[in-house]
Amino acid sequence: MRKSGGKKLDRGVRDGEAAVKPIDFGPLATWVGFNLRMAQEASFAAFSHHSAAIGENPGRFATLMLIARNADISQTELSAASGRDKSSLTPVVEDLVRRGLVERKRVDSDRRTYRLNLTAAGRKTLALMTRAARKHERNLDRLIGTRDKQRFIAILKRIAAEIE
Amino acid sequence: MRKSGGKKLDRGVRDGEAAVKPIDFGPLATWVGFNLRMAQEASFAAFSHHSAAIGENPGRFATLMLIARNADISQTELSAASGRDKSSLTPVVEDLVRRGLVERKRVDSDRRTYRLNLTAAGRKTLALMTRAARKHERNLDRLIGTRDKQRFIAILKRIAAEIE
DNA sequence: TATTGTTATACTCTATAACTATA
DNA sequence: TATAGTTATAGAGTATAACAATA
Repeated sequence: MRKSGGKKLDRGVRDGEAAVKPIDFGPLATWVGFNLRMAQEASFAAFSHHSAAIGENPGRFATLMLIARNADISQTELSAASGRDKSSLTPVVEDLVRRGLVERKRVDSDRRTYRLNLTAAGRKTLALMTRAARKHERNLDRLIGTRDKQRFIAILKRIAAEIE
Repeated sequence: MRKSGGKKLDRGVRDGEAAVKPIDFGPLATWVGFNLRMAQEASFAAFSHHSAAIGENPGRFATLMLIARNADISQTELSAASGRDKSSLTPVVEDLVRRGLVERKRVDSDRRTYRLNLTAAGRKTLALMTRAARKHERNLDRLIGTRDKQRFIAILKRIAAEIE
């Protein structure tokens, strides 16, 4: 029940703050889907900010991690693992190779495929991003609370795996 | 410590299923940020599917709801409410007006601004989307469980509001 | 015939900066 | 000078379809 002003928009409530008409979000405010999206956007933006400090794009993080943990992975396997079409991965891998973070080798037994691996520079970048991610995780942990964390993640995993 | 096959990729494990090399997600698997993103993508894709059945775009839903619940809202207010730049909203509003879902009126007291409101068709579409959203929410509820739901949403709201 | 990866192309969503018309 | 909304433009991320090389 927020009220604060007179008949006009409540301007100048506090010094220097822009006037903001209180917005009614209706049922959105209590829906999981909407709040999931808001939380994800905020979390992503925060991690984006941390990544930018390293000169990296947050979208590259999962790709680097998947290549690091799955030596000799092919582009098709990588695209399946990240749930994107292989054609979407072409420019991403190309960018990582161009910047010397990922190495691509033709496979002799099947000359259509590549094997992807991190270079030393790629491992370095991944380490930096991992450190940023851990810091971000600690921030999230504070908001979630240790008591609820495991259950919170379990629910997220259920949603990712089972929502139809 | 998952192992399952011989020397080659385990192909043909079950009839007709594509061979999938088990992927190691490393620390991603246990991080909130990553699981938040996966859950949000899955939830959004599911709602997208429901919206498509109505011939609508899920991205329009929040916009319609905000206009419905905040009569005479201006485009600048709407852009602030949805956390996007006003220039991003121009094509969205234009599309809604063109399709007869939203009505735009010039304001006499300040002829720079518009007042946005839903038309009857807009209200109809919003009602259809709301019904789809409720169904989607019921699916999410099943995965979350009544016991944890309030706490789950509270955490999402905290992340959206406070993550830095 | 089927698969791997690339190319051509297109669509959505977003932003910044410069603009117009009003204030 | 400042604000509301538009336009021009660009970039990221995604997809489908057609293709060349290889299997």
